[in-house]
Amino acid sequence: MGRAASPRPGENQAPTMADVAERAGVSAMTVSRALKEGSRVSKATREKIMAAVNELGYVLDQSAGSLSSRKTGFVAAIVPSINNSNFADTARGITDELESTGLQLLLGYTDYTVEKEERLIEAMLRRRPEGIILTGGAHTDRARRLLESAGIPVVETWELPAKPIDQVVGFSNEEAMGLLVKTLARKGYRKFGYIGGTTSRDTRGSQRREGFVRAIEELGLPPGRLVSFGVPPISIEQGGQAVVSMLERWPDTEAVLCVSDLSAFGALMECKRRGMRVPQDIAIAGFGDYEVAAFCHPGITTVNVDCYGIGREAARRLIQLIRGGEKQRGQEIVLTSYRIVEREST
Amino acid sequence: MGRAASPRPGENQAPTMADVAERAGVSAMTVSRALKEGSRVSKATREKIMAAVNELGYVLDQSAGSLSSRKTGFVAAIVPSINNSNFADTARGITDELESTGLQLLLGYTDYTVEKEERLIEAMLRRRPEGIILTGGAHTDRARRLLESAGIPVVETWELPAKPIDQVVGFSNEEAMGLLVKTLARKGYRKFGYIGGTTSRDTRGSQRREGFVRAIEELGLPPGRLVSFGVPPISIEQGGQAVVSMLERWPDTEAVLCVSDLSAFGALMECKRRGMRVPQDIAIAGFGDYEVAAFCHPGITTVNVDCYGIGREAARRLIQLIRGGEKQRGQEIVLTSYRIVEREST
DNA sequence: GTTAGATATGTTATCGATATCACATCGATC
DNA sequence: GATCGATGTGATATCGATAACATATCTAAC
Repeated sequence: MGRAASPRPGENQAPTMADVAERAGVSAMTVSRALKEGSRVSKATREKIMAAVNELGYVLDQSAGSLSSRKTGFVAAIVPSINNSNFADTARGITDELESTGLQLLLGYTDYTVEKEERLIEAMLRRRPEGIILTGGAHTDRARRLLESAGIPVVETWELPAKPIDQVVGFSNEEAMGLLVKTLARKGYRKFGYIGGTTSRDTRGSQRREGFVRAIEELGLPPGRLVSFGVPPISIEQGGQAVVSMLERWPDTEAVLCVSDLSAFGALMECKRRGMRVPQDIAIAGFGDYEVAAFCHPGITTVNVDCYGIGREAARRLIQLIRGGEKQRGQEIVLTSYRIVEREST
Repeated sequence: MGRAASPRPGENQAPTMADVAERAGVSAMTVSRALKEGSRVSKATREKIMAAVNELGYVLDQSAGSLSSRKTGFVAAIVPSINNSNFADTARGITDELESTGLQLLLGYTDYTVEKEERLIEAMLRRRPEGIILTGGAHTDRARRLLESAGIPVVETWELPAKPIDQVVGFSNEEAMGLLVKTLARKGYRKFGYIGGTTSRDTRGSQRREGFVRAIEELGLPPGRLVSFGVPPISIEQGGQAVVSMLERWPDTEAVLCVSDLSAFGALMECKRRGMRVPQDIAIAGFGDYEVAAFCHPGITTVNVDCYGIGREAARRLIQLIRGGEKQRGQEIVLTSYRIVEREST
């Protein structure tokens, strides 16, 4: 419209491939090929085209291209929050793995709710991503349906969903927390407390709590003391408040395990503020092996999870499936590693 | 193609708007209107269409739509790293502000290099975002040219660039660090040290260092002791190593200011590990007011920056300019607030 | 010197939506 | 009851690229 009205097309509009083609004295198709790696265009032609591209300041329009080629070059990833270094690491793993492929990441945050996840999934599917990476296995029914009918590979991460949609790259949060309990029990601790958020929105948090309770039972220890505090994800500050309420109610607690290192760090700092000795008066452990846990004083015992590796592996599988086309293998589950890191806090 | 070969179109392919239209007994145009807010479609028609949409599991294809409407619904944002809670907060501010507008965020990381920024900018412009948010004012020449000829609003954040491209939402890192020096000088500290990264890749870091040096000069204090350690962004661990080298070289340093709270935290923990009293033996301050600075023990004096607000304000300006269309006002600079937060570490 | 096969380039027809204009219908107003 | 404006819907052209096929040119082999 604005273009048609103007006497000299392309005067004020952004240049198109046709403008470049005209300037270089070739067809649009040749320009398209010159701008795409791996297609054969003679050196002389390519140089003419590149010159025209630079003179006009042309930038390829991928939305037009992907409509035609039916490949958008997008991959979608949905994490609970990016303001959490564990998930930020996963996001970075995904980005790093995608970098060389030309695929671009669409990133979204759920704020730990499945409703927001559903909305995000729909918003992303409107962009026709070629694959999608999710965190966890809890989704609304509609979200599942949308994903199933999207016809693209799906990778669920960070958990082992009971009913996987497609691919899985994760670990058992329950087992990991159980291993932490057993490791500490071996050191002689018997009266355990657990600090986590108040709701089950954070499914990984719930799984860790279950793992805690189950391990205590299996070991035949006195029942674990559970403190729920704050809406997940719980902060450093809430970790501090939670440990206070734990100690008020059960002053003889010997070891407190926290749903994440952030709450553990909050608990640790609060104990120190109150003049308690860690681990002599109380032992504290976290989950996630955040940088802060390694370098605070005393260092916090925790469960190291390969956050970055989860992202990379999830993206790698997605790329394989996208590139592989028809010969997509069936559902597959990749277990990622975790390990207990013992530090001075226990 | 595959479609044309199949006898019943739309059998295995994802349904298109035409399929929905056929099923609902209306034209594609009416479907398009029904799926777009604020266009007038009769209630009865809309219901028929929505039913067809649900039965077919149809999801709008925005790449096709944006080609036609010449609006992609994308906004691009480029930050140095998302594994840094300050920038993650800014990213969240942007997302939150965009949420109600239907605009979607394309997020990228530069890893603190202008070369990667340039590549990212080009990759994002291929998606034809309607606006773009950058961190800082340092860009390659080509990046500047690309941005200028893109014809979209640009917001530079987190600094006050000497030569702004378009809009700015930020603050003077130099001034902020200067204010921190002055605040501590008023408390009686005279022998100051500064810990930062080794290169100028992190322009905000360099500006803070300059602010430090200049404030010391202005106050007529003994020359500041500068320790450069590690490639920016420097980590908690590197902060610890840096403070060691600071103390070896200048054992009488009274107050150490760090380029960020993470390095300050590392320095603090290292000092405590060595049995030093903070702030009696040495005072430590950081920059950024990360959560860890507030809740560690002792709390770290720092400069609070409105990271989240920077994101929100940048996005708000962008939205105004996008929506405003032609009546775009000229370049504007929005100063965001910062303030010294004094805690026990000084 | 002819021909097969590789290489380089052009032509045409889409991809799936929306802008735009045209048209039909309806109620209100005089 | 004729006219006008508001409202709802459809037909058509198009957004800017690329797939697929066609064609031209070149190289090497005999």
